[in-house]
Amino acid sequence: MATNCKDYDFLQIEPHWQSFWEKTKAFKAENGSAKPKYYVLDMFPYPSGTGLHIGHPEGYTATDILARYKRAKGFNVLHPIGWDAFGLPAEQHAVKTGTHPATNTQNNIVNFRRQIKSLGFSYDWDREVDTTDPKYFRWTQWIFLQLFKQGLAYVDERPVWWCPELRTVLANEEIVDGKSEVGGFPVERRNLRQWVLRITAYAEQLIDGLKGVDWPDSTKRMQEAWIGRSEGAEVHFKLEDPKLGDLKIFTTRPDTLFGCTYMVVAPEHPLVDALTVPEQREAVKAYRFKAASKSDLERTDLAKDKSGVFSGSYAINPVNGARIPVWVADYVLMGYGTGAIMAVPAHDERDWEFAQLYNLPTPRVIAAPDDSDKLPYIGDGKVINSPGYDGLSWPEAKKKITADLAAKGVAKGTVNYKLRDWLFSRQRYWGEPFPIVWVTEADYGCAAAGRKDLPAHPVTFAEKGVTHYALPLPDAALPLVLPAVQSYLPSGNGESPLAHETAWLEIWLDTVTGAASPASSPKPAGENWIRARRETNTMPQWAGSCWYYLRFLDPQNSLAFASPEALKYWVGPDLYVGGAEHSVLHLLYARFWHKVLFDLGLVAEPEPFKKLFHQGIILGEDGVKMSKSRGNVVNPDDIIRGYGTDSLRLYLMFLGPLEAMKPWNTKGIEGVHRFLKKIWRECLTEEGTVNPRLTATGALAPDTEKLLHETIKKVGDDIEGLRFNTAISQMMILMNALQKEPAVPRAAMLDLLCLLAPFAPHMAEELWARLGQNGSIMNADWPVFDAGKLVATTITIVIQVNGKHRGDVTADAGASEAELVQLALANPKVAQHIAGQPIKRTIHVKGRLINLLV
RNA sequence: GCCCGGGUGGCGGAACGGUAUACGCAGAGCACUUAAAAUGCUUUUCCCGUAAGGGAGUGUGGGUUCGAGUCCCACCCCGGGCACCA
Repeated sequence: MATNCKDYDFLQIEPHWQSFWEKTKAFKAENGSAKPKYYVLDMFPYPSGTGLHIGHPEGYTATDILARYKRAKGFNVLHPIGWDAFGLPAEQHAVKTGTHPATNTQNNIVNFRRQIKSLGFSYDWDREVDTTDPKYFRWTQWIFLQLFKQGLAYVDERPVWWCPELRTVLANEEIVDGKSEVGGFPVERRNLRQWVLRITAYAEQLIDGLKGVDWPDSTKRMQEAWIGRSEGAEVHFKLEDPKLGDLKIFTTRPDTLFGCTYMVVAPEHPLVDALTVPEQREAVKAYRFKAASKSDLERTDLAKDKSGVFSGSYAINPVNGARIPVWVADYVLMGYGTGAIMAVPAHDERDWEFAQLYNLPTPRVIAAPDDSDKLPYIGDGKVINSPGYDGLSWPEAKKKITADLAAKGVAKGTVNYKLRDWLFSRQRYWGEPFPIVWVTEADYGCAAAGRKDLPAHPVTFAEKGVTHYALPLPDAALPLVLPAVQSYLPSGNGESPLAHETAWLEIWLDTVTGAASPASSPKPAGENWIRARRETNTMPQWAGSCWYYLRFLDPQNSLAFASPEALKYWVGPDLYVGGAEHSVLHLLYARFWHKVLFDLGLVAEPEPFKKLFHQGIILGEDGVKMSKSRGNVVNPDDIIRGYGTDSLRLYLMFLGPLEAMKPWNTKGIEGVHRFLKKIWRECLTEEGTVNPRLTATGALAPDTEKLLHETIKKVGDDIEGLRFNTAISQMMILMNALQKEPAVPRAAMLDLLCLLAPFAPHMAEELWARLGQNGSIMNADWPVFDAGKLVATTITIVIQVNGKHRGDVTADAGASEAELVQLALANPKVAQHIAGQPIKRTIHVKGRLINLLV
């Protein structure tokens, strides 16, 4: 079964075993097996045109080691892979070349699959998924419909980047220095009709759920900050002109209300026009215009320079009746809170800066504990200058003021989130089409009559005085596939290229069967046909990756995204490994979808990813991020050709802690490659026959025997703890010791091969077979260490005098403290440092050291 | 500015509060070889010393402790993320 190469010919060995695994389906995961299950998941890659980056095999090797280790420990392991294949680059390629993005995507997938297979990962290839496959995205569309039916999807005008020159919407990453990446044309914000998902409805659950998961703290904190929960109050300020009604603000510090000397509304605030008095009209108009034309970049550049303009109107402070001016300023954002604030310059840095600039009063209402009078003061303290509340701590005052104002009906305690609803549509071709059509109110009414699964409130959109109703396609119409198009260029009016495909777009729809017929042909016979226009937006790339971990459980299922049995058996990933760049978006979106599915009773657990780990970035040899432009990119194909996959895998893991950011070093791979060659030579002679040093019987020297058992223990522990670098160095230590033995029992070498197998599986298979073992090493049990062998009979004890290392003694493991002290005193160097002084105290750390204090 | 990580030999990095620098790379020397490669052996934190030995040493300064790379306080530097969030 093995090859018969004489020396370590990895170019022959590795493909040999890869095809062996493939033929025997060695890594097939069984749904419903009686064995305990273990599901270890990688973040599936976007198959880019440039091929695999060295960072991919880093994380993938880590999970592969775990998968192989768990199999050896008797688990039924699910270790799958697939392709997150919708996305911008394929679309850009299509625009440039005119070839269908699917063609380009499939080419890239073929290349990625070849590269990943050449790394020998133990994926169950029968479960491969591709988000662009209609059999897959049928369920992406289906899940979207569940959200839609729950009232979690709606349509709204949202600003996007628009390039007038290219007549297209641009993604953030297509804009460089405020210009379009292609052509360098100016871009502007423009409102377009967009699908939005109500992720904010899950804000509280998304924060709560973080408590129970085993994730890096930094990632949890990042998500928490992103959701940005803050408790405060919504306070209504009466405007002086009663016609204008109230100005609502959100504040986290109602305790500072007496310090409020002015108010600010965002330039986009709907009340700005009404608030502006005639004398200020010109100034406000100019200011709004300026603010609107600012790009995000300019805004952040100007972060420190506050600016604003007085509206001319006044509001009344509800706590003391004070008349305070209302300003318009762009340091207040329409997207957070109510788009208006009460300004308390004495206790807020931004308000302070603004008040200094425009000479607004800054009365102090919180005293510093040290009585310092420095302003602005942000810290804790007692409330002052606030009649009725003086002397309270600020949290007490916050509660009391909110309650008092609430009693008057002008405030209520509220919770605010930074999290915004998720903009879920793209004006692109290469994405999942929305399974939605737009119909008239009357047709919606007819279609809805018999259905109980529509949202409580219809999703509508008004355009040129006509209200369109969003009608979901029946399940029978899924998947809704992309039509062929003449051009991948956007329509020019902000819609996707799909807007040109009239025959696909404008249809007669049978609302029961989902059948469609072009609107240009006569209306088909039958009761359920209505006139409809398809949605031209497509879903963002995130959609497919929001639930792929569930599809792996049952990837061929055509009746459900996964069967209840499969969901019950596997539940979800036990370990999820991927880059920290997904700390927020992907991991938050997927959690959101999962929670919706959980609320619908479709999945068993409220959180999708129990345990998460981020692999670090591998830097170029120059210590800088790898990039084409720097020419420091390492191509895995080259390394495999030069050293083999086993060496590459071993080196990636040996480089340093998995989570650390670490530079690549081509010289370094020599080290692990030598280690593998050393094992080869220990097993086989130059003729490729079994090395006579390996004996059928016989024992190792006691120290080496102990080291073997220590190594079995440490490698297992380290794999479980994802500390692969130290596992490898331990195997190197064992190998160095075996090499120095006069002879090595075959059994000991086989144990080492089993330990090595998850790391360097091809070599392990080859040597396992060449040493005469039957079957694949993948079916061998993980070695068991003998705890009794870990205990040393003699130990070396460090002797310290006054905490300084002065020598060491070898003693019987059971030696008492008194015996050890005797031995220590007998040591000439120790005696020299004690110099006859009396010993005041002895500290004995069992098995480690004796510290003598004189 | 805020929030996270980090600062250990020439380099990547080890080190339950208990011998700092495991393992690997790189360097030096030796053996094998006609030679080279490969391989094996020895050696390499710094300072003083021929040596034996002694002293210093984990970014800086303090502290806790019999004992600190590890715990606490302050500071410096590097990396990453977020940023007018009321």
